Amino acid sequence: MRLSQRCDIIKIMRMSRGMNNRQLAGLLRSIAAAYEVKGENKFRVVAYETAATAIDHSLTEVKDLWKEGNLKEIPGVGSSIASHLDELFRKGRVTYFKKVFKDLPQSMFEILKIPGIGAKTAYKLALELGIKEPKKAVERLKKAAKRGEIRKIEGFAQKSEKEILEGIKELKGRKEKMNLSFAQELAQRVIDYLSENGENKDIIRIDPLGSLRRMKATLGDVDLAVATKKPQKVIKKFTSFPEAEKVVVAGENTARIIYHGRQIDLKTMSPEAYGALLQHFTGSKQHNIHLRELAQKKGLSLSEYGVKKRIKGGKWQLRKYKNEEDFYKALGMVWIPPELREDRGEIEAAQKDKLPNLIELKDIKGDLHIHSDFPIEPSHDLGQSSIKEILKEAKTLNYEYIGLSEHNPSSSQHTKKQVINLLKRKKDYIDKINYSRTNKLPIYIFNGLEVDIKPNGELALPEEAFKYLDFAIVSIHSSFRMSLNEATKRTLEALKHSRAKILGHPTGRKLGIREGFDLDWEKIFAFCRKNKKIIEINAWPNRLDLPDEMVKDAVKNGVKMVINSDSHAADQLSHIKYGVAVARRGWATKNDIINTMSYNKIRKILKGGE
DNA sequence: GCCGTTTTCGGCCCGACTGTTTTCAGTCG
Repeated sequence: MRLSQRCDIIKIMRMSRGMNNRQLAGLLRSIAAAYEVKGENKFRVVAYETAATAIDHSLTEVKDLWKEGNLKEIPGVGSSIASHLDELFRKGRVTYFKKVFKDLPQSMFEILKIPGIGAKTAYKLALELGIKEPKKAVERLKKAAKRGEIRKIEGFAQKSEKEILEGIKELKGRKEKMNLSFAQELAQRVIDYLSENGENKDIIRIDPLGSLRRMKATLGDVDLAVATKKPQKVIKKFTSFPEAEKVVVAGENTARIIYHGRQIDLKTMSPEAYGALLQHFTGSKQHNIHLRELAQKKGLSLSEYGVKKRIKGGKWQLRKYKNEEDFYKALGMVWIPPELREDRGEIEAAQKDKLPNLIELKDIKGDLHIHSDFPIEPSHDLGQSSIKEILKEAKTLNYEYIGLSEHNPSSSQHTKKQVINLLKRKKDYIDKINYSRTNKLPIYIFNGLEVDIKPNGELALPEEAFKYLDFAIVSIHSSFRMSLNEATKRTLEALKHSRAKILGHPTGRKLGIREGFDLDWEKIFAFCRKNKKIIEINAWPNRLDLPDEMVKDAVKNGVKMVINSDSHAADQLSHIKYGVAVARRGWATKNDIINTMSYNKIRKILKGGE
């Protein structure tokens, strides 16, 4: 991910005034690479990389921070980098950066994108092969490798050529990140194979690691940990996975294979030290760096093996940890749930034992965004399962209630009267089920609807039709390209309707397909809190919308949310777990999420204002 | 170049793996 963000520097400098965070981060990483080649102080190199990462992770556009004079709020951006960025935004160029890039072939930054090639190698290759044109750099390198020209360069040999060719292939076939649900599926298959469904005696424990364990919405690769006394046997079994396309590396305790075109890493550790391994490779990187810095101040050193303490004679003594709880305790803090480990304040909170009591899947008492197959003739996709099938599934999830929220009947193909009749029919049908239910059938059905927000902020449903609903989820499904002000106005206008209780998939993002649209979230959140509107956390695996960092903002702003599956078939109700993961990553507790409430309480919220 | 409940100077996270080397540099996570 890191490398692919590096763009053509000249182009970037030209468009700098409109640069987004990704491009800025790429520019700073290129500076770091240039410094590395020039043998600059390595801490200066690291400083630029740190600043780049911080910008990548920044929730606010750096350009906006600049406008407000708050560039230094970004951790890792000090007075020097801040002044360079200031010049960049003002003049569209940085004299000092130009000087840094001087004498370096532009092409090296293209070659740098190839996995396995770092700054020094890229520079050496560009120079020795006389590659100047950035656009043709990778192609020319490929040809040189094929012709055996690279092995002639000092420090390179036949294997280097092979590695470069493989790297180029990987660069070209580089896939978009995968969704959490897909990654979980891949991981589960490997886990089932390795553990022989729990029968493999060599495996004492097996866990996901990395962003999978942290439940990030999208992931680049899958990491797994195994506690074992026989690492070689486990590694052997792993690298013999029959469905693997390739074994990339196989060491004594770790290995990497390619499966479904995805990198799967395995790390093994003895059970006595498993806690440290789990902690170390769960990350995130930023979280770990922060922890190690803290440890260092206490004279400790952290690694995947445990905590090292300096003893007499300058020697180190290693202390191992079976579990993560003891590891964190040794650092003077309580255990931190993996979903929080992003260095967003969780370490400080853990030191004070002030971590939020995160919502759990078992807290969910219902799902308010389910599309049934009731023939409501919607403007877009109708659900595939009957209400009966949905109720059955809801029961296995121990729900107290569900909300049937199909799309509104299409307004272009129906008269007002027809729309009203359709809603009447649905209400009658639901009333009948609710009315006929005995005390033994405890799931109550709310009669909802997902209503389109038109570009002007009106709702795509005749006013008279609303009285047949318990509540409406209002969502944007069209005209995604609007200015921030227009889109904000549009959304607020829609939320003003007394029956509009929930803002559905608020940013409209589709992972790997389109970015969410920009709204003035401060305004939206303030409106929602004041008017008791609910923001949805849509658990559909390629939406996961609100995004977790915005959930954190919503929590901070006292805005209530609801976690919904947006199911279009009964077996999708279980997707709710991904929404819970998003909520947890956003520091949400049970109190922040309304569908943790009992039926009687949520009823007042949904049907309030009648 | 950044940063500060032992610091405004003097530190700066840790280790595996690989290839090309005879002890290490580069890359990666």
